[in-house]
Amino acid sequence: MMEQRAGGEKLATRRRPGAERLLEAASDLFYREGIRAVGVDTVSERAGVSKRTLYNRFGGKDELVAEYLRRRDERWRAYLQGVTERVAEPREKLLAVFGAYGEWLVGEDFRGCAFANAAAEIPDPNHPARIVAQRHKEGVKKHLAALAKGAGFDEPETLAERLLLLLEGATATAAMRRSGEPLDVARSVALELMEARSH
Amino acid sequence: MMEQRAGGEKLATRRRPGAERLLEAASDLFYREGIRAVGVDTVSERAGVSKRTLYNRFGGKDELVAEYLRRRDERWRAYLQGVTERVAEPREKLLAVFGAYGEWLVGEDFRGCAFANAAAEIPDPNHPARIVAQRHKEGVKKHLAALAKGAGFDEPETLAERLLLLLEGATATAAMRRSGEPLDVARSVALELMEARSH
DNA sequence: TACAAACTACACAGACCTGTGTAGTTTGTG
DNA sequence: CACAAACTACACAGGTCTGTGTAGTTTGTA
Repeated sequence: MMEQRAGGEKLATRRRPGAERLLEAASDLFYREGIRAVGVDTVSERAGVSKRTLYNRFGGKDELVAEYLRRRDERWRAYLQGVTERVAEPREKLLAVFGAYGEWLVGEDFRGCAFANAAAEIPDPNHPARIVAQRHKEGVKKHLAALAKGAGFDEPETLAERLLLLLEGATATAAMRRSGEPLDVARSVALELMEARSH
Repeated sequence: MMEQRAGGEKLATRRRPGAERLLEAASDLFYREGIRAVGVDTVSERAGVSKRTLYNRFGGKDELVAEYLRRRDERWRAYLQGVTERVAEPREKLLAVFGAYGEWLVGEDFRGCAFANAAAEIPDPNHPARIVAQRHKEGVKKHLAALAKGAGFDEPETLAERLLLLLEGATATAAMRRSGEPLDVARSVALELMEARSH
């Protein structure tokens, strides 16, 4: 048996343990096609891993979905961290966040915010994926608040809340009309808000 | 046959033709539980109408979904129209839009923006429902632009675009964390934007 | 009363879904 | 080499989904 165990190609992919490959496949499929639209058979097949392994590693689809979002959250936060660290001027750091979102949502494969999409697809607010989604937004907001504080703004929390709203609005609108323009609008409003507080 | 054709209760509901009852059931179910999560059997059963009628009237689920959104679009636009008409002061009309959204998203049965949710659930941007969703947002924006123009703002289109962004951000955020607070944030930013242009 | 349109119940096709049970195979490590 | 952990293939249960085919019934109207 084991009909595909000979080729050298398999040796390369085989090195990555099953869970890793499953998460990669799930990430791509869930984001592009939707969570409900993709079955566990499709995920495991794409990962080149048996469905049994998926269930042994993740327990079920719900947890796989939550893991997919957890990983996406981690990566986005790390990316944002890197981007803002590379900018010296404190106020520019905040604008760099808008730059990061801007690059993301003009991409070919942009399909809206994965966390918002998950919330839209999953009505149950106690679903593990919903909780990850909520945490993600809180995380971004905290990052914004830290940057706002670093830039010396009064009431950095308030500014962060407002900037987050702009990012959310731009992301949702960009997803709706498949355009990068909403982010320019958001950025210009952000600039106006910041300037109004520059004293 | 016709096991439930005797009671007077049926006579009352029977009066409404099938398509109407189907749309009502679809509206409620699709919004609350999600489009993919609800099957045509469930819709027709809830409507008290045979599945065959659903297919004879709408051709298929896709068109039923599009109709569901078309009707929601119509009703929301009419509601917004009514709300803003009842306000005399031109500038207050714009704020009344925020008031309307505010009342909506603090409701018990709020489950996010039906159009954004549909876009999240349906990856195909050419799906009839996606086109309805896009048109809906354009319609709201046009309404905002008309109000902004009526209030005498320079560049009413630009202001409308910005206000729409705020509404979208507030709706998305409210759906994520199940709270009405984001709309207050959006409203206060809107006010700030308008005051900055009051000259 | 005749007739057409709208509706009904119901069975079915064919596909998909999540999840489990099982027996056997590969693989890394002591 | 021995052994445990991780993996495999595969069949299956029990459900769901969209959509169709059909024969018969109700209902409003001419």
